[in-house]
Amino acid sequence: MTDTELPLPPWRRGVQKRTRPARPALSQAQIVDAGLRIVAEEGIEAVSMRRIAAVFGTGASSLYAHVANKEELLALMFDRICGDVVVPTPEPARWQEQIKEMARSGHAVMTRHNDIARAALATVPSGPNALRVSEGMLAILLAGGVPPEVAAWALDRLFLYLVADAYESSLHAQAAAGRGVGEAEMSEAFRDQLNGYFESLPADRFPNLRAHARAMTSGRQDERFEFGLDLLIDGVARYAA
Amino acid sequence: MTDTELPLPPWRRGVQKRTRPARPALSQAQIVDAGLRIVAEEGIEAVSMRRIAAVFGTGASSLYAHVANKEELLALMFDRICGDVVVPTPEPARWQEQIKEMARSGHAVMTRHNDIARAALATVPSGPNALRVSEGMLAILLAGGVPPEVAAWALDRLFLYLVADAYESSLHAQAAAGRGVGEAEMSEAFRDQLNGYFESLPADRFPNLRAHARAMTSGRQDERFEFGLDLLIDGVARYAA
DNA sequence: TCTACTTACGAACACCGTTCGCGTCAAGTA
DNA sequence: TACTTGACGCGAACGGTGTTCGTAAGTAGA
Repeated sequence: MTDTELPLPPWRRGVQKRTRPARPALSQAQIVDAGLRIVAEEGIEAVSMRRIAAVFGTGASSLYAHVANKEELLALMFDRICGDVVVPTPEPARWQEQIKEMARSGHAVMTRHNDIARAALATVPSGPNALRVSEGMLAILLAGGVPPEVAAWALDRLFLYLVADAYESSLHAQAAAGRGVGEAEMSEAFRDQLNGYFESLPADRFPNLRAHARAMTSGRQDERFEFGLDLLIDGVARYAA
Repeated sequence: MTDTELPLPPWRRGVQKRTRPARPALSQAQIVDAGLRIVAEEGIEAVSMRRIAAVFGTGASSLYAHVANKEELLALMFDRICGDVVVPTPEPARWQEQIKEMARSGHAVMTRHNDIARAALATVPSGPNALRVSEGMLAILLAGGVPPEVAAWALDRLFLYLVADAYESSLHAQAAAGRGVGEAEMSEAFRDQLNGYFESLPADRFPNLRAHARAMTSGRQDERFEFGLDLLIDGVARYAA
């Protein structure tokens, strides 16, 4: 939650500070909070300037004094939740586990906020909190003996994987909620449906999908996430000193 | 491009076929083509029902006779381009290289169609062509001696990685095009900018990002894709017989 | 020729992001 | 204390979006 002044990324113009605030009824922080509440409750699609403004009983145009545009607002929202990611101090001996912990923490933070991950896919995360997370992961990788060039790229790939899976997960969760059903039962029902579909495929053209329908649909989302995480980190570990 | 009748996935209602077509001026195939042309030229954001209908000199409502809604249309568009992915016949000895070839082919197909990957992130790919790709990849993995449970999950993770990276790549390409600049020069300019930003960070809080700014921003997008692909497939290979 | 049925499509509904211009009100100055 | 200034608040409007509905139109079969 530490976000003392950092230099603004040069490709984001931000909103020029007024010299004197007239009436501080609205603030950027409040707007970001309201946006996060909406995204958590109704999903990223429900986040609109009008919807947020309605929370404060005003019109959409009032927000543009505190936020350049919607894209920047989404970036601010994403950076805010990055503040919730736990960043441990590096312990070289267990760097792999630490990286996994951070990945899980980041994943959890994102899924807790519904499908906000989509906002992260559309941006280069460069806010203060996102940088804190990047710095932390990089430190762990380097402490583990991973060469800097490899660590930098691994960071990039891990982030991509993290965000993509979080987004996919949130879509599944949303589909469940849309049917007014808990996620566990939902994935159960959907699994059966998908399973039946695979097994109904013509055997001549889809022998393998048919034969291994069970395997294709097995496992929970978080188990699959962990599986992919293992693949990536095992791969990175091969480069470690 | 083979798409003889498959059973419709049970969770997609589709549009119920009329018994007799009156005047076949419009067809689903034409609509999908028009959508693909627009997405390739102007990006997924530009794809709207009205925009597609305008190609045929009609209104948006005319499309709903051939397509259930926009979501289905996007899914159909994605499946169409899956038909362009090259699916080799398995050669067990070089299964890793074959998987990479398919991944590269899929990645190329998606980036060639701009940011259509976003449509794939929002759906479980289940069209005939997507299934053909899945079947092909699964066949290669199994031929390479990867256990079915691992192969099925690896397929899932590879697909996620593929699509996510293609989406990210397209966004970068789009940012370049938006500035009326070739992608190569753009990434060059952006790299310098990002590099400068990392180096301008306060050294006390971001020592590693600062010290390794060069590594953080090095490499082309396709090189990073390849790097992540290697990580994943090396990981999978550890499970192979 | 008449009827039944399916498609085409304009209009409308309820949204969206963003801009513009006007009214308001707090702070600085005389 | 009175006046001036200027940033903020915000209603209205612009040009979009996905989707639905009712109706017009046109073809196939009787």
